[in-house]
Amino acid sequence: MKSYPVTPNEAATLFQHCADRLPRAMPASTRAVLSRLVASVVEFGAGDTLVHLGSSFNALHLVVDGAFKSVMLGEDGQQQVIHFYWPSELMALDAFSSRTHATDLVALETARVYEFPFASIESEALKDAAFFESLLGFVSDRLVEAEGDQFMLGSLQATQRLAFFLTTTRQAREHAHLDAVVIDLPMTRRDIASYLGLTTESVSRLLGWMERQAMIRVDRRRITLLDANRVKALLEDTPGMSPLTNRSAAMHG
Amino acid sequence: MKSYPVTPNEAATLFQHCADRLPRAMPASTRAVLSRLVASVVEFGAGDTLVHLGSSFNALHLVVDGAFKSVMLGEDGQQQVIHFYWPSELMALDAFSSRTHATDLVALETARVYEFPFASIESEALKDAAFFESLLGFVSDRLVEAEGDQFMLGSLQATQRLAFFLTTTRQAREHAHLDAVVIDLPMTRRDIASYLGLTTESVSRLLGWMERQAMIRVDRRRITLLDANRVKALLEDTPGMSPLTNRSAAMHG
DNA sequence: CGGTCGCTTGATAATCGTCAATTGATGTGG
DNA sequence: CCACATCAATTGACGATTATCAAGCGACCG
Repeated sequence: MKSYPVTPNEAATLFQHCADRLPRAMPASTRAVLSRLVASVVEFGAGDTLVHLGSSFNALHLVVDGAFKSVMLGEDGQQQVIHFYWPSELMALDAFSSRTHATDLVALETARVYEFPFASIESEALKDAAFFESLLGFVSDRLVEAEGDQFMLGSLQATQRLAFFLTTTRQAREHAHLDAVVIDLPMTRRDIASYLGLTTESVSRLLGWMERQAMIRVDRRRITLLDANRVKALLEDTPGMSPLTNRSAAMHG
Repeated sequence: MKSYPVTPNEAATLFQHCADRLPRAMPASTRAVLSRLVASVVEFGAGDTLVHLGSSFNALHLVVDGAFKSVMLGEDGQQQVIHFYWPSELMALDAFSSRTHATDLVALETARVYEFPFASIESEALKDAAFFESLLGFVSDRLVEAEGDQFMLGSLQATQRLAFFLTTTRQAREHAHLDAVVIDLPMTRRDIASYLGLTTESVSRLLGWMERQAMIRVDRRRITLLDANRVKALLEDTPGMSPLTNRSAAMHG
């Protein structure tokens, strides 16, 4: 992990680049304001970790390239993947909190982020009402996402959970202007399983089943969405017999 | 559901009462500032709903008396309880979000809330840095809670989930200055089960098991925490054989 | 007093996890 | 450059956890 402070000569191009990467949901003028607050650029190798105990973070992080996972560590050594971050998403929105908690941010592949110190963020927000509203909106958006994950974990079956993952991943990649059909996943099956509250074996079997249904193609970490609508439709279906039940291939007629 | 705008003559006492109810985490001066933004008092009967489609909410809601649940509705008619709100908690922190989503707030019993219009909240936050930080902190705190729920749903077994519920409920009631030993639950088993991603039957059996372990006493909706430490300890344990497995009573010696 | 609803308890079954073995990819040291 | 180790992923057989189905009981309400 290497951190580079922003130098005066690169500032102009960097700000422009940053403004382009900020979420579209933000008005252009506000993106311009935020861009000028970039204090440093940080580069990560796969597996590099940004630890985040209590509120030791002191900056927001915009993903520019690559992807991250946030991981919560249980008392017992259990790990739970909470969220995957794609380019143009902001990380550490939960670090405004005063209460202690433990989530790490781990780069899933070579990655680069821009850092915005909380101090400049806050002083700017006090001056600029539109910026302030955007900021509040981002934290609130992230909360809505987390509540959506709660719904997924509490109410959906394994098949639907994987459909949820594929669908939200597709959307995230669209927002990031990445290919939303041919998806080279940056995370392992284990990461996906942890996020979905399943095991790697279940994820593997469900991917195989979806491939047999001709909804997707699976080639190691490359997933091709052959019929994204049918994948999404799995979410609304009343689930029939679980694809994890063996006897699927036993029938022939 | 009845809504009363704040009238000039009651204002003084109401502001004081409100300041007392705001979370301790907030500095006293900030609580005083926020108190003056109360625009109305709303009273709910059990089952009354505050619907919350898209960002149609236009106010934060402080629970003064009673309790609420927030419920997310799936495409399919599925319901998932996302969170329980106790007195001195703020509701609708996710309504700053621009994106559409569907969570309802439902009163679990007779309840009363104070309303703070977003407009006054935001204009005040722009003037007062401490207030601004508190506000951001609340949304962020709520996000940390939601991530904790994700951990619970994704990584914990049924017994541990119920222990989690009892433990966090105890803490919430302490913050609300309610009895943290003898707990009269305002929600049904079905609500608890939905929140924990289980069925009512499982919740019922697990409560019975904990009672047989002399950790709690159960009398309909009244739960007495006989040994809160042992309940909490369930969270750190490597779970042995599930209490939901029948043959527990078969042993004697 | 009858009906509904919340809760409990038991018997059975489905989903998904565990255990185990195999393959292929990646990386390392000789 | 190849043997070797390691790890990710897949697949199969089996089993545990928890859901489902069913019945009964008590509380509350009209």
